Amino acid sequence: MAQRAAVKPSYHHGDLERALVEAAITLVRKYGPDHLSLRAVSAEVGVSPSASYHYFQDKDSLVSAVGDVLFQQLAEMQEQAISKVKGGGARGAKDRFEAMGAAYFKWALAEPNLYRLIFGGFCEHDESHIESKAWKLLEEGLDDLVKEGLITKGARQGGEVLVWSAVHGASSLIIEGLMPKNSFPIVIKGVQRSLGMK
Amino acid sequence: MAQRAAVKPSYHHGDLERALVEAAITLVRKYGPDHLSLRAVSAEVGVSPSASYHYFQDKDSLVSAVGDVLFQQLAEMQEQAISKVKGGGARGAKDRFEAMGAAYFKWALAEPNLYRLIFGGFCEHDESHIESKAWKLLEEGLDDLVKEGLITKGARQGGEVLVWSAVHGASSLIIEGLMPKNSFPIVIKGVQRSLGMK
DNA sequence: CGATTATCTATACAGTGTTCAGATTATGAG
DNA sequence: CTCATAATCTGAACACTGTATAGATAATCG
Repeated sequence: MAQRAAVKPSYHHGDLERALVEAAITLVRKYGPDHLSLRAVSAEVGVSPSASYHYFQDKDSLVSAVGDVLFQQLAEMQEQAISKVKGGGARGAKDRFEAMGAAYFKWALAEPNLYRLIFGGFCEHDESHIESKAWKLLEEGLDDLVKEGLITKGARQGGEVLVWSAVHGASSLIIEGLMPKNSFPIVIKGVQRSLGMK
Repeated sequence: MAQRAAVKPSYHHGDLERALVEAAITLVRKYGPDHLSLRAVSAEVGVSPSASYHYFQDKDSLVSAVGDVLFQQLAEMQEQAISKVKGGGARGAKDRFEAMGAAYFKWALAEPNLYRLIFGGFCEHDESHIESKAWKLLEEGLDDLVKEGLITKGARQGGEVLVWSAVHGASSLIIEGLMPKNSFPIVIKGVQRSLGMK
């Protein structure tokens, strides 16, 4: 028979765990977190449905693994957006702060099904929120605003929870069709007023 | 055989549509919006699985009906909380405004699975957000704040989207374990700062 | 009363998560 | 290199799911 070693040489897959997670992501992206089928994931990878049980206790466990990856990806998206902002000083700090929120919102709109998987109760976020990359980015962004004199130390108090709540809430409500898309900049303006910014 | 007319007299149920919705609510409340089974709903009502197809096109259609009911219930919860606030004037307006948000948050924490069903992409909210009861309550609350001189007309601009985003975002993140419970009052304070309240 | 219509049941089919015995292959000790 | 051992994956089976279809039951109205 023809040489097929380059495509799928072996009974053993080699990197099945990662492959399953990636296949699950593409399927969730298409059909939503509900409607995800373990069998479809297995078929996508080209493996038997039972194979996944060597890496994940059950379907929920795979979904949780997917959630961890996506949550990290979202934060990396934000980090990338921040790093693309040019210029320093007060203007830079404000631009980076806005870019962080805009990236979050953009990702949510572009990938509503992945967003729902992360924040819709499908997976358990084991790590404490304080240790998450998203949280640290938020802290750094707010610290920069203080450092550049754009907001006061007092207004910064509890800024993380307000900012994240507003940005996440707006994204979620807009995704579900309960708010018009153009509400987002209004929410951002409101957040900045709350922080006493500029 | 004994008289069972009082319990389940007939082949025909009489009010099956409502019964199905109610049964679905109790099951979603227990096991979450995913893990809802049409067959389990039917069994709960004491009817064949096929029976529901005379009232709902498919499972998603039933879920959407449940979503509509719950969304309405949430707004009624808020309305009830508002009406329980005693006293008028500026103090009353502020108390009602806070009661509205607190009721939303309380319901979300008490019924996370129902909350997820409403806001997690399981059902389609057909009615425009502007026509929803929740939105109207929010408008009235903000109008009252203006009328009582607690916020300015300018600060009121776009207040609905900021308030709802912040309250919903905080509720959602807290439910999913991404924020500590005690963040909620901090978010409310932030919203009031944004509105220039008091 | 009898025919018509609304309502519900029974059965069947394809697809789901999950388990378990066994087949296949990689690994490492001798 | 050889071969036992361990890691990895398959196949078949089970109970369960949503849904379509044909038929049974009962309410309604002429």
